[in-house]
Amino acid sequence: MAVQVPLYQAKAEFFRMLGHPVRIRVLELLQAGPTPVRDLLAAIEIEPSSLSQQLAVLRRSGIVTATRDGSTVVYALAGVDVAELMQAARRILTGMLAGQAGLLEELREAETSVR
Amino acid sequence: MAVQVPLYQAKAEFFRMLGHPVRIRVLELLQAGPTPVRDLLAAIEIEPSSLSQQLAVLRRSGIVTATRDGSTVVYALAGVDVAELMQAARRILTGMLAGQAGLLEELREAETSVR
DNA sequence: CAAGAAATTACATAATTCTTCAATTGACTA
DNA sequence: TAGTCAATTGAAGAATTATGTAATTTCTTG
Repeated sequence: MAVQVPLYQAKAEFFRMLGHPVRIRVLELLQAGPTPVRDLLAAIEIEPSSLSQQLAVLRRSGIVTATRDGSTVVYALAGVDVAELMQAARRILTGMLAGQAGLLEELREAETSVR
Repeated sequence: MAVQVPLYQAKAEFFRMLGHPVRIRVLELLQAGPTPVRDLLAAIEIEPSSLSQQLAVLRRSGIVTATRDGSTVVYALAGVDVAELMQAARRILTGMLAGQAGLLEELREAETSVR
């Protein structure tokens, strides 16, 4: 029944789903708990329709759920612990940026020593 | 000097960089240690030039390094621990897939009970 | 019911990213 | 040096994704 998708492809799709600044911010905001669209909109400066588009991407991927409460819609993480992932990403990023800073320094030294 | 990029945008770029099956496979292969392009090419079924394109993406992002050794080029992780990240991703993915399986089951039940 | 707010959808356009083929570079060897 | 293998680069077209405007849907309230 289940269409067999190679794990590396599922992973790639998952990471691609994360690959947008607005989607990242939404996931970070949702870590504080279920949040109505109105609040997301207030926290992220963006057109309502653009936010909806990005929320739709998150919804389709299954990482968040949306429930209607009267005239507002509340989003929440779909019982998933995103914190760990974001931590890992931050660690790697800072490591990489440090590496690049080191490289920059090397380049600067090279420049000053050559000219 | 350093152009200030919001963290959430850096994260988004980082995840986008991961969002391709070939790039995921390369990173997974490199976890076993530095690997010549030839071996990557043997492990991943793909045109050499396509692999090069994806390797270039990884290089530009700074997550891998390439060093030439004679006529072969060897790639390696740029001193970064990717394992942790992949683990986190796998955990979340399995959680999400389990959730979707649960949903599928619900749908099936609903279907059989309605018709 | 009419008007208005909250959120989503439709759709067109712009921008990115993928893929493939041809050309190129660097290194080795007959 | 000519030829060849390994790998990369360039560039064009296809495909996917993002963005903004307008139209819709769903609910609430006078």
